[in-house]
Amino acid sequence: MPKKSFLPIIRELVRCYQAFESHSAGHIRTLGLTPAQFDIVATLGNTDGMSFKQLGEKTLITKGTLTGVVDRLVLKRLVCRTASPNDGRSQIVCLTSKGESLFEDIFPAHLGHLRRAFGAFSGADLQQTESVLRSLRVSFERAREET
Amino acid sequence: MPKKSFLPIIRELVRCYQAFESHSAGHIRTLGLTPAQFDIVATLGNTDGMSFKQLGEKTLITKGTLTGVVDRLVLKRLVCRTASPNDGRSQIVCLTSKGESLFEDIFPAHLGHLRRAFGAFSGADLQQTESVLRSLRVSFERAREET
DNA sequence: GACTAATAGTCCTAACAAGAACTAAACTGG
DNA sequence: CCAGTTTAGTTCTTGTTAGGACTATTAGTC
Repeated sequence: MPKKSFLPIIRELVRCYQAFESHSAGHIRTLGLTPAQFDIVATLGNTDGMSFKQLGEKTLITKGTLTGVVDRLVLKRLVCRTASPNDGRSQIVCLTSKGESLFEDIFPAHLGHLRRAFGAFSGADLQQTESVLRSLRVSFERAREET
Repeated sequence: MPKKSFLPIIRELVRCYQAFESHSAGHIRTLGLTPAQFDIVATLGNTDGMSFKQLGEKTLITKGTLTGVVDRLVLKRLVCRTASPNDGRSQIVCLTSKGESLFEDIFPAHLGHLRRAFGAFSGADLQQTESVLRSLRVSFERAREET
């Protein structure tokens, strides 16, 4: 019997991610934000703000994209930019009060929406799923570096 | 002890997918295609062509996007459109001979590139990963439908 | 202290992405 | 046969997305 191929895993990973995105994004759009915008708002929630750099690292949005996403959030008056006191190159992005209250409204609601997908998962299932995903991620990251 | 949260799973899923995309897309770009274009070429390889509808279902690219991606592949003379003999609304997309030979060149190369990430996986690991991903996907799909 | 390298963001391009409105062709009940 | 509905693709809009060139600023080195 030949060794099982890795292709079905990739298939499942892509479909799994797509299914998540579809489940999540559908709800986010009803809240008036795009997924990327929600990501930023959720990351800034309960913080004192952070630089573009940090924001990009947390959300996995690349810098070029981030400029545009933050621009649109500024237009919506949900976040504001301020110059960093320490570093003249850097800017701090933080939620406005309007952004704060939006965060407080929609973040719990979205968590509740997401949670619905995990109804049938036991604690052990959650643990196993997380650890399987982690080792898969680490494998991809290592493979990427080695190239 | 509180029940383990599902949030780390989502975090890992997103990072895992991103890591895969980064590993895969980096290689695909060196081959002169975008990920979406590669997806189409790979799907059409070893087939007699298929409709936009089928292509969309297999690649998870929505119809609106598909028109543009196929357009660019037609410009590159890698695929061609022909009217469906059965259905006047439908078009069949298939690889040109140039597309075929590109497929034969790059598909095995890309598989080899992807395989590198799975060096440390045993057959049982592969099996477990696949099944974990599948149940996670099914959960998201079901949650989406129920909404 | 000048030179050089690294870093933080911005701007640009080409492409993808979802969704909604639209056209044309095919089905369906009466 | 035929109005009404569904389906296949295209088109349009808005918003990412990655990546590379560019600017300003900081950091490291001699």
